[in-house]
Amino acid sequence: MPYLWEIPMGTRPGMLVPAQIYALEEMIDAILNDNSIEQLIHVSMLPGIMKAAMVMPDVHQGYGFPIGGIAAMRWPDGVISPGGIGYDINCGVRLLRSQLHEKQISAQLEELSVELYKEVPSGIGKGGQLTLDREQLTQVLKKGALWAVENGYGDRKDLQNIESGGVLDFADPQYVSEHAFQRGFAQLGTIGAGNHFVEVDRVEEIYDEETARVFQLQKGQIVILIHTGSRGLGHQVATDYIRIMQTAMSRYGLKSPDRELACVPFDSKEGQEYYKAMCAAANFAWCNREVITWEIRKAWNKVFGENGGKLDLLYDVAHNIAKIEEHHIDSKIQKVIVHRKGATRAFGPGNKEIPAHFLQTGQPVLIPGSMGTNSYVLAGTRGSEDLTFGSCCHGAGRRLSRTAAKKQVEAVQLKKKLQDQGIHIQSGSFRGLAEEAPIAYKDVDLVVETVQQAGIAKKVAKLRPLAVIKG
DNA sequence: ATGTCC
Repeated sequence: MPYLWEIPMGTRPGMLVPAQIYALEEMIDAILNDNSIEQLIHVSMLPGIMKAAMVMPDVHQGYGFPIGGIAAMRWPDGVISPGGIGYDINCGVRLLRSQLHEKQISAQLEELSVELYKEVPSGIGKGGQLTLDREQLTQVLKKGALWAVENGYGDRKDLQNIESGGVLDFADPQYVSEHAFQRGFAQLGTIGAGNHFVEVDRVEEIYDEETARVFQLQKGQIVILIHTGSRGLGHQVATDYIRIMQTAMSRYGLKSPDRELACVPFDSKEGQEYYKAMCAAANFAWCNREVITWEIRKAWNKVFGENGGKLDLLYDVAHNIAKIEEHHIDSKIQKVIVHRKGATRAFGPGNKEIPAHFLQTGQPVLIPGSMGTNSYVLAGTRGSEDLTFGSCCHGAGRRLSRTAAKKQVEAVQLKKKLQDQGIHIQSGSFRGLAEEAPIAYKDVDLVVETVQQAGIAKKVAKLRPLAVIKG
């Protein structure tokens, strides 16, 4: 079955590389239904882009650049574009592995959801359990997840199971605006709203026994999935630098086909300042997911006490970020600025950037489904390094806009329907529920099937939701 | 995604 479609370079004036769409044929109609392929063609025109502009099967329209998009620019003179990273800098996913089986928690599942909802603050604009002062937030921006560990809100063992160790050293808080600081002081340890969640899952199916053994996953086991990012702080960094680049780009002789797709050369003053601020926001997000993990462990211990065992971190991935990486291009190793917007790094066996204990299997790749549908644990492959700059999909991918979803979905009925399927929903907003209804998303099973067939990731386990905590 | 418009 075909899974890769290419729009040749000459199709439109200004294209510097071909545009590639990874999707099974039955997904194509939905993909052509919004503006995402037009946006992909715009990306193929960005100065310094290498090989191809790519989208994953979960692609949908985003701000300037499609969500589910990947673009690698020549280092150091190719462009960096905040639209290619997204407003939620280092939005990402982490998976905590419990030592309990579903039958050991089923009687207390509702109690657990309530405790998780109490312990992990959620909702738009909501503050958290900690309020940082300026010096503390500056340290969070520099140190990422390590700050949580050093201050009693994390576990040192977690650090080796976070992409990039949970910190980007290029971060420099002096390029994060006062406004962004103000939005960040009270938001550490909060999940936010939209599609962000904490989810209790059961391991439903194992596809690859050997990899599952290394990942320490088995059928029936309870795991917890966390999906959130850098909250208002990262959003403000993106807003600030999109505005700066919109006026700066003409000074570098750059013209964009879309005002939303602002960019500047990576090695320019504005490019360097944005990158340092982006790394700081990414560090905030990794610290945020570490503090949320601490909150979840508190709730877990409260409910299960001594019988609860430990919640270990399998892995933490970023899916809205730019990374400086080396890749094989035109049969030589070249340094590139890889933009992943709604795309997950999926490095394969033997890659030196992943933890040693995953060297034989490839890194864990975490793919959340929509609310009430399955999620997946995949493993990265060498195929992704050959084809997609070591990247794959990030989730189900929106099919309907938030507005369209609200028109079609009645939240009270939706909640009841999910309850009937055995899924507890703990949410502060009915409107948010309607926007995140499964009908608003593509079929995650098809998304995962595509990346598996394309050889850019392989299936390890399927997860089924039992309880969802969201804003 | 987001104090969903300074």
